[in-house]
Amino acid sequence: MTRTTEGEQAPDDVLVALGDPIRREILAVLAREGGATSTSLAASLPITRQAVAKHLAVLDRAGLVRAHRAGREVRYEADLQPLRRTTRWMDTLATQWEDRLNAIKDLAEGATGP
Amino acid sequence: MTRTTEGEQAPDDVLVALGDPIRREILAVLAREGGATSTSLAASLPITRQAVAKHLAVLDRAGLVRAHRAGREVRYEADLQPLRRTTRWMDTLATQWEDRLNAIKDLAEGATGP
DNA sequence: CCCATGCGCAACCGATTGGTTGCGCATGGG
DNA sequence: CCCATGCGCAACCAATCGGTTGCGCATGGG
Repeated sequence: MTRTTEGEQAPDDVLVALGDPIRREILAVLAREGGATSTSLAASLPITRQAVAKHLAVLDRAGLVRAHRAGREVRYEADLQPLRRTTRWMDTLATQWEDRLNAIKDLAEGATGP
Repeated sequence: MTRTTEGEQAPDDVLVALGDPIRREILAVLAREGGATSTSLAASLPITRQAVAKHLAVLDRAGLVRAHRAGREVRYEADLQPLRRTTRWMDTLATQWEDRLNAIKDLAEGATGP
């Protein structure tokens, strides 16, 4: 463990993947439609199929989508599990840090007198 | 509203800021120590003061730190409020998307017979 | 007072990112 | 069967990122 995360390792890939608005839009479409191909996604986005494919690769590395080959199509579906993990990680971290900051503030008040 | 976020706008800057491990480390130090300067941070990190300053600028744009000038030092403190907002945003989004995916799955099961 | 300390700005650098075009290959429907 | 469709790979491009070095300015403690 790294002392700053207390057992939960930071989900870099998910944060990076979610940092791009077009990747969030792709995830949104995948959730709304229940799945899509790079070609169909490119049709409703302002970028080419190849660019979409690269974004899908990023989302795949983050575990946020999974690809299923169906004939000559490759259908992508959203997997929200890493998102849930990241939410919990972030919540835990925020709480730890807040606790620490509150402890410091209490110490400061005690030192200068209430 | 953008239809995908339902009133909560996506905190791009926070996600991007949190996507970098060294920026998380800086936040961790700030929370642990209650504050620090770019110089003191650089002392405990494998990068130069100027590099730290750039990271602090990113964190500042995300609202995750605030700078206070004290004499010739500039002290940075962590502000976890945007982190909390982002956590809630992410949680809401995950729930919406999960609901949508479950609805789709239910429809599929209904169509092919239970 | 004056100099060490701390900061900001700017230029520069290599690597990565986000996008494009172009091409070749597989595959399944008319 | 064969060709339109869908995908993957590769090269290329500009812009951004993360980092460095170098310099100049303010400031406050000995």
